[in-house]
Amino acid sequence: MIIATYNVNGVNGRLPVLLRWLQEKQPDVVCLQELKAPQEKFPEKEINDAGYHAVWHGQKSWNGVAILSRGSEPQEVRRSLPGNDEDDQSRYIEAIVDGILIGCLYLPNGNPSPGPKFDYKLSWFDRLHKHADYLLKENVPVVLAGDYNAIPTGFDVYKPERWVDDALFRPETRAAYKSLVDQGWTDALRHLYPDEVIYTFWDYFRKAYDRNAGLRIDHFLLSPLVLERLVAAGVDKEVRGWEKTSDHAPVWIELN
DNA sequence: ATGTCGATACGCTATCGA
Repeated sequence: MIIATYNVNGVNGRLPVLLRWLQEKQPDVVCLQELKAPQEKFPEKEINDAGYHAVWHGQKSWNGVAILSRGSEPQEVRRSLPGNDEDDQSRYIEAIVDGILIGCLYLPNGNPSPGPKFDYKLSWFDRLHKHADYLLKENVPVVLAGDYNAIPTGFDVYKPERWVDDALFRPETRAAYKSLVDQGWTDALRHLYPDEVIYTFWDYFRKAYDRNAGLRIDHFLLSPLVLERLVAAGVDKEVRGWEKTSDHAPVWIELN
């Protein structure tokens, strides 16, 4: 079983790339972020025609998350993160697929920092902590996948000294990511490849992909019952080199 | 400081967020 996460940066503008990748990869479950489409403009028909059921939470212009499944229909559990009824940004959706609870998240970018956007990021992280802790205590198989907008360590960015003041790498962000993992989660890619340089995002600016000037910000956090099924993981890096592509590449795990 | 995308609107050019 292959579960993937892909920040598409506009699901409609990215549709040809997304459909090509789905066809080639045939993942069983896909978490999408940055749909940049209102609820009614999600390309449901094209996704269905590609063989996938979908649940999604759209938003005009920005954000938006979805969970696709090739076999059974995803059973939606929630479409927002608990803890703030006034938060209307579409950044979290949760569904059960084949007995695994899938949380698809798009954590706030947080730039410029410091400032209100960074405060929002940290408060969102705090809500994620609480919800993730609740999920762990349920003792069910859980996958928290998505764009965390967090560079875990200096090893996960091509030139850490250039990112020290960025919201993706500030000490508060790294500390929030670490304390989340320390609840009892496993960062799947780092677990399987402790010594490899792994990137999932390359800026559109300055030929970042050609220079491999990347960041690792799209992550899979696994609960213990999923970890014991983990057999492989990777980044479909070549997709980042396609025409009209996203600035993120798809990331995946394989479970037995 | 720069650069490049996608989506949007008092829409063919500019702005915002990333």
